[in-house]
Parts: sequence; C-alpha cells; structure tokens
Amino acid sequence: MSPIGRTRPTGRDRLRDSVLAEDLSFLLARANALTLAAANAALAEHGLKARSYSVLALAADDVRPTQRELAEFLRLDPSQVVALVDGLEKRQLVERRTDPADRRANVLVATDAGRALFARAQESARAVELGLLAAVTPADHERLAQLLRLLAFPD
Amino acid sequence: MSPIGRTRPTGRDRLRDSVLAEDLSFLLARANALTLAAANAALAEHGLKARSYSVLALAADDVRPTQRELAEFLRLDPSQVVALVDGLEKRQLVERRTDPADRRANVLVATDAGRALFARAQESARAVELGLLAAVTPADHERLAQLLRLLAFPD
DNA sequence: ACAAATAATTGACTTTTTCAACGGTCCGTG
DNA sequence: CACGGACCGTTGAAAAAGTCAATTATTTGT
Repeated sequence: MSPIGRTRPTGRDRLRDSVLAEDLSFLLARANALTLAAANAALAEHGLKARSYSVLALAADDVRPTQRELAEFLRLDPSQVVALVDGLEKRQLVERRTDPADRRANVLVATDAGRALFARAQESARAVELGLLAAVTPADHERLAQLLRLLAFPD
Repeated sequence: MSPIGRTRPTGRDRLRDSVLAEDLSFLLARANALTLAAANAALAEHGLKARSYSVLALAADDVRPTQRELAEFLRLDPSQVVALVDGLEKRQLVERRTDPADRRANVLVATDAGRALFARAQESARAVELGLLAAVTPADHERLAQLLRLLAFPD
C-alpha cells in the first residue's frame, strides 16, 4: 500500500521535508525573519528597532564610524543612514561630528543619554537572543556565530 | 605612547571589532542580506527572485502547499502570497487547484514548464550557495544548516 | 441549522528600498 | 597651484515590500 494518502497527512509542518528546507538561503532568511521580529518587539519599549539599535550600538562603542562605514557595515543605502541618524540625533542619543581628517564625512558619536539608552536596550536584546538560543548550547552558539561571520564577512 | 591615534587606523573594517559584530542578530541580518542579494542576482536570469523561487520550489516539490501554509512557511502575509502566486500563475509555471478536502484552500502545483524552470534555477541557486560557502567545509555547511534550523523552526 | 472560525482576496495605507542628482570636499596629475 | 575626477552626505522621487482591515466562500462545532 502506498504511503501517499488522499488526505492531508497531519500536515502541521509537512513543508519542512521539502527541498527548500535544506536550502541555506531559505534557512537564513527564515531565521533572520523570526529573529528580527523578536528583536523589534523587544526594542520597541526603548523606541528602537533593530536598525536604529545597530546604529546606536556602533556609536556607543566609540568606533567613531562615518555614515558611509555605517552604510556598508549594515548593508544599507547611504540615504537610509541619513534617516536613521536623523532620528537618533533628534532624540539626542547621537551626534554628528564632521571628521577633522575629512570634512566631507560625519563621524557618529553617542551622547551620554545615548549610551544610557543603549545599555538598557542591550539588556533587552541579550534577553531576546538568549530566548531564541534556548535550544542551542553555548558552545554551539559560538560556533554558529563563527560560521555566520564567514558568510557575513567574506574576505 | 597611546595606541589611539588621531588618524583613522587603516580603517577598512574597524567596525568588525565593535560589540555589534558579536551580536548574533546582526550577523544573521548581514549574512542574510549578502546571501539574498547574491541569490536575487543569480535568479534574475530566470525571471525569479528569492521569494518566487521559494514558492516555485515548494510547488515543484509536490508537497502541495496551500497558500496559507506558504505564508506561514515563508513568513509572509497571506496577501503577499496572492501576488507571488499570481505572478507565477500568469507565467504558467504554477497552478492553483482548489483543495478537494477543503474548498476554501488553494493547493499549489507546478506545471511542467514550472518544473523545468525550477530545475534550471536550482542549478543557479546551488552555484551561488557554493560560492558563498567557499570558506566553509562541507561538514561545517551541514552543521550550520542544523543550527539555523534550530533558529528557523523553534519547536 | 446556525454561529464562529478559517482560506483567499482586495484595497488602502505605511514603511523600506532603490536611484539619480547635487553641493561640498578631497586627491592626484599636470 | 589649479583642475578634473572621485567621494561623502543629503534630498527627493519612484518602486517594492510589508501591514492591516474588510469581504466572500467554505468549513467546523454545537
């Protein structure tokens, strides 16, 4: 007797057996979608989204990124960075300083308020991340990060 | 002498030392962005994008997904699935069949043309994926997939 | 048989993405 | 030194993607 029935086989997650479910691009996209949604939900309480959180993180980290560097790092169009920084600057979380070494460029620096907010937001972000990684051992967590780095920064 | 110079230190990828670069959500987002861009570029030759490729893949795989299942699996709003399927159906790559078991639902099935196109597109997709994974051993490739599955399908 | 729930669709609306153009600044070459 | 070409940030417009509520047809449970 064939295992192929006419009825839909208990079908909650039949699709996980499809070839697509083995596709790394798909897994990446889906994992990212879920992660992003969770992160945005958690960051909303601080008036941030994943994007603005990332910008604030880099500003608060004293790497003094230019907007162009931000754009390349976050894979955004430079014009999107403008909007993002506008938002943070309006809230006085961040400052644009024209780079003395290149007066075309703006270097981003977090204000004290920005650092304080970031510290709080980072807690939320960490909590979410731990929640998502509940099924992953710390060792595998690090392993996953390393493998993702290979994809995220192909040199 | 302090190592903090006034000049921007060789700065190609200084940002990789920031805390953000250790954030799994960020790595996921960036890896996904690069992967997605590469996939879209490769699929363009077949008139597909990652989204339509995914839908076609599931249709061609004979899992007979309903549109709702597609929406949940691909993390899309049901209305986006409508548009996606419209596009593929107009090109006769895919057919909507009302599910005899539930006449509200449409089951997606690929046409012969759809299967043929998918076979070709799959080759492109595979090639891209191999390119992106050049720095990853096959064993790590599988490991990465497994870890991503944990994030993509938290049960 | 009826009420509540569900699948697909539509339309309106917001957000995100993508591009081209522009002013200001830097750099290398003549 | 000056000039042309490249580069940074900004603006604005257009296209694409995402969100949401309402509607019809159908199913399910009572």
